[in-house]
Parts: sequence; C-alpha cells; structure tokens
Amino acid sequence: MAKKQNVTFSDIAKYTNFSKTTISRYFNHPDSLTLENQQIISDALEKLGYQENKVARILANGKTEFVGIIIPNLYFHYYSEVLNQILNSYEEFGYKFLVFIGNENEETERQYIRELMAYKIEGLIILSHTIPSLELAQLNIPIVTIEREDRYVCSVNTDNYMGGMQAASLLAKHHCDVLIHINTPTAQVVPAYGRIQGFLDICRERNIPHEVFLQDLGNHYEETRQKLQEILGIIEEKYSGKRKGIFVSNDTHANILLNLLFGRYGKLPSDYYLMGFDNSPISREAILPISTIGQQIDKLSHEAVKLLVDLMNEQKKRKPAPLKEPVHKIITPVLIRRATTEKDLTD
Amino acid sequence: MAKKQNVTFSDIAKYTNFSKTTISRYFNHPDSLTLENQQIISDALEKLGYQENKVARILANGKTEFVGIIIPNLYFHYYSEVLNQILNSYEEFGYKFLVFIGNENEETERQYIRELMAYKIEGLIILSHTIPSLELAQLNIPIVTIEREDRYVCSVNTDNYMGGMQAASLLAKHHCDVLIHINTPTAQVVPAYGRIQGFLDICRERNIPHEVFLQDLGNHYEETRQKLQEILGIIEEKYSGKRKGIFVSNDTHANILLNLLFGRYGKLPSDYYLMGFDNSPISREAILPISTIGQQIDKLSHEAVKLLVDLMNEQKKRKPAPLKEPVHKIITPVLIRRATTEKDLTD
DNA sequence: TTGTATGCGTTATCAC
DNA sequence: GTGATAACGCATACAA
Repeated sequence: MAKKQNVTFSDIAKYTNFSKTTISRYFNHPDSLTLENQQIISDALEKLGYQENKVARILANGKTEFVGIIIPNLYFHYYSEVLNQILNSYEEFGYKFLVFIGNENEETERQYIRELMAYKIEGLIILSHTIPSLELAQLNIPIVTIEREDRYVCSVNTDNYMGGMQAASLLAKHHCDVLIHINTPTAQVVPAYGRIQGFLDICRERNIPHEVFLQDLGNHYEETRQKLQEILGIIEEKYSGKRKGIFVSNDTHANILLNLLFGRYGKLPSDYYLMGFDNSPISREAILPISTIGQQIDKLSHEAVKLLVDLMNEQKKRKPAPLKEPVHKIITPVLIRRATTEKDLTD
Repeated sequence: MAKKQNVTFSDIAKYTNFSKTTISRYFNHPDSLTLENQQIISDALEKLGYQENKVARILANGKTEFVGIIIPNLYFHYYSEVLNQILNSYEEFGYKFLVFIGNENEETERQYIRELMAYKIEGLIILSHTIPSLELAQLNIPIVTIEREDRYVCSVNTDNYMGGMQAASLLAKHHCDVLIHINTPTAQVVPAYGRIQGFLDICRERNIPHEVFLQDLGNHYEETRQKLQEILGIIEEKYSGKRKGIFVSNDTHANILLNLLFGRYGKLPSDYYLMGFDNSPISREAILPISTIGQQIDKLSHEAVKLLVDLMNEQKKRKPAPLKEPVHKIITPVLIRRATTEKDLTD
C-alpha cells in the first residue's frame, strides 16, 4: 500500500527512462510530447501513485495562485455572502484563497497582511475598514477593495448614492409627508455614505420634509432594539398624524423597527412606510416582507475578482504598466418592493 | 525606493558577513546567536527591506501550516459562523486556511481535495456531506469532520440527541397535549438524526401523543412557507382544541411557521408552543423571540481545530502512532427559553 | 556560536 | 521532441 513517501519527478523519470524535464513538460506542455510518450508517463504516474506538489512548483516559477482576503467578520450576512461568491470564483479563475477575519483590529490586520505576503500571495482583496488605502497601496501588489475607503486603491462598490435615491423616491411616491432616514454615523469617504447623500438629495430636490437620525445603534439585538425604541418614540411624537416614510440603513435594523411597530400596533400602521437596505434574508423572513435596496453581491464579488485577476495578469508581464489612477467599479443596486411599502401586498 | 526584487538570506548574509545558515538561525533559533549579532542581523533585515518567504521554507522543512476546509455553503448562518470560528483559531494555533465551498457536488469536492493535497495541507476539516468518511480516511492525512457522517474519521458533533430530548422535555413541561416534530428526511448516520430520535424517545418514555413530519421543505422562503402552510393546515385540523408543542428542526423554519401563525391569528395562539434549533440570529430577531436549542458553535469549532492540531502534531513525530479508532467529540447543546414557550415573556 | 554542503521538487535555459 | 543543469529561497546534518 504505502509506497515511497513522496513520489517525485525523479522517480517517474527513472521509471520511464525519461528526464525530469520531460515529466515536467507532460504537465505544462503536454502537446510537445508524442501521444505514446504521454501515455507511458500517464501510466507511470498512476502506477507509482504520483501526487502533485505545487509548493515546489511555486518556488520554481514564482506563481502561487494565492489571493489573500481580509474580511471584518462573518456575522453579517452581507460579508459571508461576499466571501461565498469570492470563494466560488475558484471555478472560473483557479485562484486559491487565504482568508483572515479582521475583527476591526488594525495592528492585527497588519500582521495578517505580513503573513499573506510571506506566502507570496499574488493579490489581495480587502473588505475590512481599518487600514487606510494609502498604506495598502504601498504594499505594491494588486489590491481590490469592496465597499470601503478606496482613495488610493482599486475598488468595487455598490452605487450607494443611487440606492439612497431609490429608497427616498419610492417613499416619496407613496406620498409620505415626511421622510426619515436612520443610520449610524458614517465617514464621507466610506461608500455607504452615499446612502445618506442620495436620500438627502432627493428630499431636497423635491422639497419633502425630512429628518436624518445618525446614531450608533450598538451591536446586539437588545441594545439596538432599545435605541430604535427611543428613536421611534421621537418620531411618533414629532410626526403624529403624518404619513411617515422611514428608510433604515440595513435590513437587520429595519426588521427590529418593524417588530417594534408590530409590538405596539399588532401590524404595520397605515401611516408607516418602511425600507431597509441589503436584501438580506431577514428582509424576506420578517413578519412582513420588508422593501429594500438589494446589493448585487454576486456581481459585486465577481467584478472584484475579475478586476483583481486583470491586475495580477498585468503584473506577470515582463514590463507591467503601472496604473496611473486606481480603477473604481460601480455596481447598480436593485429596488425590491415588498409589503412594507406596497400595502396592497400585505396579507 | 524599489530595491532589489527579492531580498534573500544570501543578501543579508553578504551584507552582514555571516553565512546564510546564521541568518536562518536568527529566525528559527535566535537564542543560539549573541545578542549583538541578533541586533546586527535585525538591522540588516530592516535596512535591506527583507520579506519572509514561507514558500521556500515549506519546501525545505515540509511544514506548510496549511489546513484545508470544505464547507457546503455560507448561506446558512450556522456554516458561516463555524467558518468564522475556525478562521479565528489562527490566533491560537497559527494555521492558515484554504477554504473551498462544496456546493453539494461530490466530484467537484474530490477535485478540491486533490488541489488541497497538491498544496501539501497538513490537515483537513470537512463539513460537507457528499464524500463518504471511508474515502476521506484513505487520504491518509489528519481529518476532522463537523456534524456529518463520521464512521471512519475523527469528528466533533453537537449532542443532537440531547437537543431533541431537551426540546421535547420543555414542550412536555408546558403540558402540551401533543408533541409535533417537523424535520426533513435525515439519514441515521448523520448526527442531526439524533434530534428526531431524542424527540421520539422522550415522547415514548412519557407516553405523550406525538407526530413527526418528515418532509423536504425546499430551499427558498416561498417554497418552504408553502410546505409549512400545508403541514400547519393538517395540524390545525387534526389537533384542534389541543395544546400543541411544535419542535421545528431549525430556526429559519420555525420562524416561518411563527409568521404563518401570526398571519392567521395576529399572535402566537395560547395553544401553541414553538421551538427551533440552532440559536441562529433569526430566532432572536423574529416577531416573537423563538425558544431554541443552541449549538455551541464556538466550542464545536474550537474542539474541531484542537483535535486536528493534536492529530497533526502526532503526524509530525518520527514514528506517528496510528489511531486505532477515530475520536468522536460531543458538544452539549444549550436550551434557550424565549417567548414562544415561556408565554409570560410575551410582550 | 558559526560555517559548509546538501536537499526539498519543481521550472527555465540552453543545448542537441 | 528530449535532456542536462542551474536556479528558486530556505533548513538542517555535520563539522569546526
């Protein structure tokens, strides 16, 4: 059973009376061998139980086919879905992924990047927010970021601005008297800031009364529920009797707000229109399906990998042309209408 | 700026007038150098901008510190949380993870395994169900599976049987007249089968009327909702007027059932007691927090990695002692009581 | 404490 | 179409 520990090209070469070079060619330029000889080698590989060793190959030709990923966490469905899509791109491009969870710690993430560089990754995909893009750019390897500050590096982002406009527009179309946006404080350099700007621009353009609540809502259900309860209290008091269109920055929080309203009224009151963002499972699984802005995570991820592959291919040329400006790709979000805005869809 | 392409031990050696060996020792046995010399080398590394090359090190010492993971998908929160925990174990053990999404395709997964073997992974963690454990065992590398058929390989599983008992017991404690379990058809060799068995054993032991619905509920919200609607119809008719304790095999499905009940009655009727399984976010975020059996995913994952690390360490000894029998670790689930069974917790 | 020589398993460069 | 030989960058047995 257990043959020699490691069957190598040498063993195959001896067995077949070819040279190591020819064995190598069998794998890399098979058509440069005669069919008979291919068969002979193929049989020998089978017979001796050869297993590839890509580590040796890397050392010899420098191509690891490794891509590093640093992602903040996998709690949020958004992140795990992005990771899912990226990993699945192996089928198309063949790159293997070394994945690290950032956990929001800048120094830790630097350590991860060092480790990744030590394994000679050919490219890097960054979703975490801690390390400034300027520093990333100085790593001098192909990098693509997704939905984060991206001034100095290539990136793929959702058109958050359009998403914000779509949300506000839909609520406006339902003749809401006041439009409300609930979000956490967001830096302007982060793509997600566009949600706020898009919302505001529509409100202003159409002269619709509006209010934006920017507040840290915490990370646990109970905490968020508490904070949203307070905000809801303010809204109820301030806009009593008015038709309220509320755009919440993500579906998880929109769902909590919806639960709060159900808790009070046993239903979504007719003067409330509600929208989330992300099209995450909860928006569909909520007590009332929640209208939302869907990020096209499949496209987002696929474009990110494709862009990175382009950059990596350029890098492999003898004289890589350095990018003058980082490339920024934009993915259009899709408006998804469900029961929280289309009241006739309500059961 | 851009120095020499790749600074190697040779460069450092020349620069410091040491030999490559000494440079190597600086990294692997630093205490065998004088402090001064350590400093000299340290300075030189800094000066020349040295970057480790772990690929070369692998080829020289055979230790990749790679672990392969094959996981069915990341749609289910359970899987993404397991992956999250496994990846985070890097901090403790230092192993790097090469992750593949199985997507339920047996031949594809074989291909992934071949690829992983080519990269000389030291161990393998399997969550996907397609490849029989007998075949996995023949790979002759350390393997740990999580919550899947594990006859011939080491594994870590939740005590599903106890979970099923806990669920049934809690429903029994609330004096339900009939206990109902809704699940998908599950092979007996899969650990999750224990949920059914545990439920049944409690029912029989206590002579409680019960019924088990085993039915494929589909993979999409609408489809599942449809199927559950039918089952609910049967239950309503058959057990009208009785106090019903329903144990659903996962929280996602339990939530859908809860939504259906709310759709009909605007609340969870007093003659319904409901339990899920997994303690996934939806169980907390549902319109009414759902009682559930929590898998201790952190422990489950940590034990899996720890077990694998043990196996890998054994493998590194000059004469590894082969396991006589696969090791199977069991993690106890925790009962989580929420509003769907503790009616006084209802708002 | 430090150095020499050799090996790890492949690919690349040249030659034939 | 095939082969000999030198990389690739580091680790380790052995020697000093």
